[in-house]
This record gives sequence, structure tokens and C-alpha cells, in this order.
Amino acid sequence: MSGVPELLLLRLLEQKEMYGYELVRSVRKVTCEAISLGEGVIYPALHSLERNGSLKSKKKPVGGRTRVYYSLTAKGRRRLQKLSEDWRRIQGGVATALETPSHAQA
Amino acid sequence: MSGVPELLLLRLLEQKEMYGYELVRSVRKVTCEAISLGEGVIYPALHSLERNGSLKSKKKPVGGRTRVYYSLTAKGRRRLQKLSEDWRRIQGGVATALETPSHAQA
DNA sequence: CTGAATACCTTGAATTGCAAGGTATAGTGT
DNA sequence: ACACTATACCTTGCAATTCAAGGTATTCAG
Repeated sequence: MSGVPELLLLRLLEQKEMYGYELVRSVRKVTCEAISLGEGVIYPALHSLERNGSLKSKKKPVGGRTRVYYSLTAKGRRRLQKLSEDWRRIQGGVATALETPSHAQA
Repeated sequence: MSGVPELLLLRLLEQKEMYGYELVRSVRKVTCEAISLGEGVIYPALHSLERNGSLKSKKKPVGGRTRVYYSLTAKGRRRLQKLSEDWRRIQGGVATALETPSHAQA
């Protein structure tokens, strides 16, 4: 129903390639602390997105540690489009429902 | 993460008491067809909301059939408040993330 | 050399969402 | 009378999602 984590990851990676640990902090920041996804959400999500071909990764050694940078594929961009539309649809639906004043009658 | 079905049900039942089958159609209508919840979502949700004290039900025989009408309890109203706030928070967070232009750099 | 931060990862449980099926009654058309 | 649709309730079993919790290893600061 929600697919929010996936949507956020694709959206962030559309702008620039990033690695997992970076994405954990970036999600918090870009949503103004409204949404916080732990590593237990991020890493499995990245792996499944890569498995289905939405993301590609490359390893970069940075000062002894290895970072795995992810970036969007063409398929990932299409997936982002679809998820954005889905989100807007359900967001609009819920907004309509919530905004209906309690007094109004159908 | 989403809790959308629960939120919609509480919101609708805040306005007037309704029965399950009616809620199935009402959700579709009030979200302008954007969200469609099947009976396999509605009934279990109603039962679990009643179990935890957010809803109360009463049976009404209507022309041979029996309808189970649900309405909000005080607890249900508090739950609705909380879910609304949660929703607005994540909705705002996602909106911020999505609206950031692709060109903008942090 | 201890502790915090960085960076990766998995596991297990809970919750959620859904399609699919199942029961029974009432009304509608033929 | 008969079949079909709509109403109205419900459950089951699967799949996906989400998360807290833990696990490994390195680097850097005190």
C-alpha cells in the first residue's frame, strides 16, 4: 500500500549516487525528521531494488572502508515515476477523505 | 508505516455509523475511486479495531438480513487523532522529498 | 586502548494487505 | 419455479513490508 521507503530511496538516488549508510541519514534530513528509516529497512530495500534491476551498484574503497554506491537504472527511473503517481493518487484520496468536514453530509 | 485503511475507516465512522459492506463502497466513493479496499481488508480491520476498543458494534436486522453497524468510541476518536497526525507527518515528509527539484543541490 | 562513529549486513517477529474463497438471504427477470 | 445478481457477513493463507535487534569490521578521537 505505501511503498514509502522504496519511493524515498529512488527519489534520493535520482539526484545523486549514494551509499547505504549515507541514505539512512539523508532520508531523515530530506523529510525534515518526519520519517526515519533504520538500516534494517534501507539495506534490504536496496538489495531488492538491485535484484529487480532498478538500481546498480559499484564498490568504492574510501580510506580503508568499502562503500557501496547505488544509482538508478532506466528501469529504476520508470519505477520512480510509477511509485510517484501511486503515491499522489493515494495521498489525494486520503486528503479528500480527511478534509471532508465532519458536518457535511453526502 | 501507512495505516491508511484504518485511518479511512475511523474517519468515515466518525461521521456516522455504518456497516461493513457499506464501508467497502464508501471508501471508494470518498477517495474518488483512488483507493479501493476489498472485504478482505475491511472486515479484519473492523474486527481488530473493535477488539482493541476503538469501535463498538450493534446488530440491526434489516429486511431479513443482519447488518453490523460500527461506531467510534472515545478511544477510537483518540486513535483517529493520532493516525491523522501520523499521516500528515509522513505525507509532509514525502511531499518535501518529492518536491525538491532534481536540479537543486543540498 | 577504549569508545564512538562509520559502514556493511542478517535474522526473526509482527503487522499489513490482499485475492480468493465460503455462507446465506433477498430481490429481479423469465 | 429457476437462475442470477446483489446484499451482507466472514475466514484463510500467502506475500510483502517494516522494524528492532543483533552481528562484523574498520577508523578516528580522547
